[in-house]
Formats: sequence, C-alpha cells, structure tokens
Amino acid sequence: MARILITSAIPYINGIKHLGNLVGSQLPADLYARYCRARGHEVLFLCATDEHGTPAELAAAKAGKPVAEYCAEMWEVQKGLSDGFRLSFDKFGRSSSPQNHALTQHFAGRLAEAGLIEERTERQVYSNADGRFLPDRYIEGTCPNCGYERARGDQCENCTKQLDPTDLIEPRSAISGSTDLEVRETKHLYLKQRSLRGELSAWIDGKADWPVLTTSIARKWLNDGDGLQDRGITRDLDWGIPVRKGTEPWPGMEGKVFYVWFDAPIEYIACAKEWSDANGEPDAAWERWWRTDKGADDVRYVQFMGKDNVPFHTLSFPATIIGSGEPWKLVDYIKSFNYLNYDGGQFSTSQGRGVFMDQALEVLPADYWRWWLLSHAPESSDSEFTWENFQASANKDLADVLGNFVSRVTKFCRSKFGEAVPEGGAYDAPEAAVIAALEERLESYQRHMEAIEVRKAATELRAIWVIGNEYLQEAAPWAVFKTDPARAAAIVRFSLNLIRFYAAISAPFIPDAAAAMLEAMGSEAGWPEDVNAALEALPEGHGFTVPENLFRKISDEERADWAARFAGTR
RNA sequence: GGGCCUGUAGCUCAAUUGGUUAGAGCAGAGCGCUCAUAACGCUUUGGUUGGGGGUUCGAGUCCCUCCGGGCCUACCA
Repeated sequence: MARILITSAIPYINGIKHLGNLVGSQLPADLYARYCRARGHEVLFLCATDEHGTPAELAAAKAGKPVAEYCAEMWEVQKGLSDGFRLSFDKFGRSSSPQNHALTQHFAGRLAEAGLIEERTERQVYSNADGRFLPDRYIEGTCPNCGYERARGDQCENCTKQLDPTDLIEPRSAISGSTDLEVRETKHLYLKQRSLRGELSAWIDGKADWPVLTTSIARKWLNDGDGLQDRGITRDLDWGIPVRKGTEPWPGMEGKVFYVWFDAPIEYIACAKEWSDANGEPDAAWERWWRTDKGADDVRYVQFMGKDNVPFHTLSFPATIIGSGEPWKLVDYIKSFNYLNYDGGQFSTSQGRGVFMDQALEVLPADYWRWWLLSHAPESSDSEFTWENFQASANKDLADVLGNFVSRVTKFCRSKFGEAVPEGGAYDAPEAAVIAALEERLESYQRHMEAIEVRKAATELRAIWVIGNEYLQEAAPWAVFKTDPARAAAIVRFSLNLIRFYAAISAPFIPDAAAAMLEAMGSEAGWPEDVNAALEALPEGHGFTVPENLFRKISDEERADWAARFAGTR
C-alpha cells in the first residue's frame, strides 16, 4: 500500500473542452487513480478549473457577465461534465479559490525573500478602446514580411515569421478592431528562473524513466539559445490573484495580478486544502500529501498533461517550489500526451469541428468514449478520431466481445438453471487452464497500468475478455448440458464468476458497465489479487439477474449522422 | 530558420532498447458453433518496416541523406 497523489492538468475555464483535451490529461489520470484505488493504495486525485487570464475576461465580456459570475457558472458546467464522464476527482477545485489566493501570494512572498523576484519595467501595447493592455497575440495587423493582413503580434500564421507587435503595419486590437493603440510602460515581476537552471537541469537529468516527450521538451527549454529564461509572473488584468508579498502589500504592484501560469500549478496544492477544508479537516490532512516535512515523504506524485503543458510543469512550477526553499513535494512522474486530432484535422472550437464533452455525452454514455479514447490514447504520437474507427472499436470490443459474453452467459444460465448460480459439478482442467491464462494476462495488465502504458493496458484487458469467449466455445455448456448437466452447471458457474472478475478489472476503463455487471451478479468485487479465489467468489445458489445489454451497437446510419453533425461549419 | 517527435499489413497499433522466420486487433477469405446483441471460436490472405546509402556476424532499431506528417519556439493557456 502506497500513497499516490495524482493531478490532472487543470482545464481552462472559457468553454467546454473537447475529447482531445479530455484524453490528454483528465481521462488517463482518472484511469490511473481508479486503478491505484482498486489496488488498495491511498489516492488523492485532484483537478480544478484554471480561471484567470485574458481569455476568461474576454469570454465573460462576450457572455455579458461579470467574470466571477461567468467562471462560477462555467465551473458548474465543467464539474457536471466531469461527473458525466465519471472522473473520480477527490476534489474538483477552482484556481480562483481563497485557498489559492493565499497560497499563491505566499509563494510569491517566499520567492521575493529568496531574492528570486525581480521588478522590470517594460513597454506593452495598450488599447484605449478596450481599456486594457493587449497580449501580443491579441494584436492583429499586416505582416511586414509577407503582407498577410491578419498576422498576430507574436507570429504571422501565414509566413510563420516571429513578430513583435510593433512590427505590424496598421496594428489593431483583435478584440475590438480598434486602431487606437499606444505603447505604455508597465512594471512587472519576473521569476528569476535562470538562477535555478542548474538545479532544474540536474533534477530533470535524474528522471531517466520519464517519457521522452516530457524530458525532451524540458531540456529544450533549459538549453535552447541562452538557456532557461526568466519569466514574467504578473499581468495588468482585473481578474486574478492580486499581487501581494505573502500577506503584505507589494508596493508598486497595486492593481496587478499574478500571471495565470504562476497561480494555476499552485492550485494543485491549494486544491488539496480546498479538499480538506470542505471535509472540515485540519491542515494536517492535506499537508501530509504536500509537505515532505509533514508526512509527504512517502507520497508518489504523478501528473498528467498534454504536451503543451510540459514546460510549465517541468520548469516553472518546480522553479516556484524549489525557489520557495520550503519542503513542498516535487512531482515524481510526468505522463504527457500528444494531441488527438479529429478526422483529418484539428478539433476546432471556433469552427465547431469535432466532438466536445457535452455533445459526446448527448450521443452515447461515458463508457463508450472512455474505452475508445483510452484504448487510442495519443501516447507515442498524435492520434486521430474517426467515426469509422470509433464505431468499429465500440461495437467489436464493447458490444461483441464483452457485452455479448455477459449476455450469453446470463441468458443461457437463466434458461437452463434459473437466475441463481448453478449448483453441482466441479471445475476441471479447462477452468484451470483459463485461470492460468488469466493470471498471466492479469499480471501483464497490471504491469502496463503501473507503468501508465494506457493503450497497452487496454489491449491486454481486451485479450482477457476474449479468453471468456474462447472458454465458452471450448467448454460448450449448451452441448454438455444435454448429457452432463452437472458439468454444464460448473461451466456456467465459472462463467458467471468470470463476469464478476471482468467487472473488477475493467472498472478503471468502463466504470458504469462494471457497476452494472456487479449489480447483475449481486456482488461487490475487490481487485482479484488471487485469481483462483476470485473465480469461486460467487457461491452455488447465489442469485443474479440478467442485465440489459451492456452496450448497444452503433449503426452505420448513426455514424453517418454524427460524422455530418460534428464536421464543423466552415 | 532552429529543436523535438513521427513514418511498420487496406486501417489502428506492437516489436523485451542491435538478435532467429517483423507481430496483434479491425477489415477481407474459408471453416466451425448455435448459448448470445447476425453475436462467438478456429484457420487464413495481406509487409522491399517512407526512399537511398552506410556501420555491424546481424538493422524496424544505430549513423548519413532525401521525402512525408506533427508539435514547440517562452505575452493564449
């Protein structure tokens, strides 16, 4: 039994996430959390909404709402969708929580005391019409290089040249279109990451077991050009965590807030306090997960994220933690994912292209999505969602291989023996062979789950389901029943136990179907640490019910309808 | 421009890190079964591992080069 802290990259607040976002962090994190719990480990699984920054302010303005109200509403929406996908967070917090305000300000204060904060005055573009400073990419204009008229202030999408906003010809606000722009001086705090470069580099070098995707991105940032750069950690915005030095005001920084990427990772910690506060527990309850001086020494901390998040989790956040000089827990393993594309292109919010979390649940229950997404997780490279693939995978793996197994066993039993585990007969060589095969496969499945090799685990799980069908074909209780009913009873009894076994080990992938299987078997099921014993768990005479079909088939018509519906508007 | 990842059967992916004849699932073909959601099982056809060159007793794996796909490049998050 170990203690495992799991965090998923926190989704940004400004809208409903698509399936690519889901499979890149929250879903595999949930898979791992459920598995670890099932194996008896103590797990704290945290996620939250990432609420600060320019896009949140703009989305709120577009919705005609105060930003706090907008975020609160969107938190409810995202929480509902998390529940809908059965994401088993112990706490789904908010980066705007009072806990995060206090902790973020605390970290800033500690970093300042450590001499790791520097004030810099810089020049930024201010839009009088919008009444705000504009981030580079919120400024549009004509590219001086290629003449493209919708180049952004950070880079021209057309010729890919990197730009400075002041390079643009006829610059305008991407928000309002206003050309009433001026360059103003503004003062910001910088985290002196350069002075932590050696420590960070050594730390990353020690992580030989991390995915290449994770370490190569980190090394790139550490070593590229002049090496790791200092990072601005404040912004001129209204919505955010006010800049304070601990609990004290920060002279000269009035009216400014911390940069969203400074406070968002700190929410991983603050979320733990949100969790314990909500349960009415003392700080010791969350500190034992996060403070190595207060019990977190033996915690294994695993983070899940898409590859775009890697620099912040391998460098910025560790810099914050290390720089604080306090004994906070550093991440032990980072599992990062590539992107999921949609049918030949990218998911696109603006074009309504692809399937978003709310739409997915309108179309089919969570388990269908969980299974497809996890069994096709973009681990080694970007992967692609197509409806043909989704249909084939759901119909074959879920409906035919697993669902139909449950159906044929329970219905056969009901027709020949009634709705109770048949009595009589005994397990024999075929059952022993199946148990041996299951033990081998289960061990492999567990290895993959522990290594967080998601696709391999899914492949192994499917192979375990197939064993049930192979066994039935071989044992043929429908034929044996005619000459040796007692032997047929033993075969069916074994098969019913297989259903319970499958429920237990499949639950991390498809929790609802697993629950339905267990309910039908009238049983609870822990992890089958002893396969032999697990297949004798349902005793003779134990009542069960024949469940509704666990999974329905996706028809060609539905597939075509959905493909058209989600193809996008442009 | 620079860096990183990637290219294996019609499709989605493996291949114990250089080791025998490159394997699975889906799709296709044949056979079997009839309990089951027209489901299941068995057998089987598919490969010049993107092209070319090199190192090695031996290369999908290492090196060079060319071609294709993707990502990142620090003020979106």
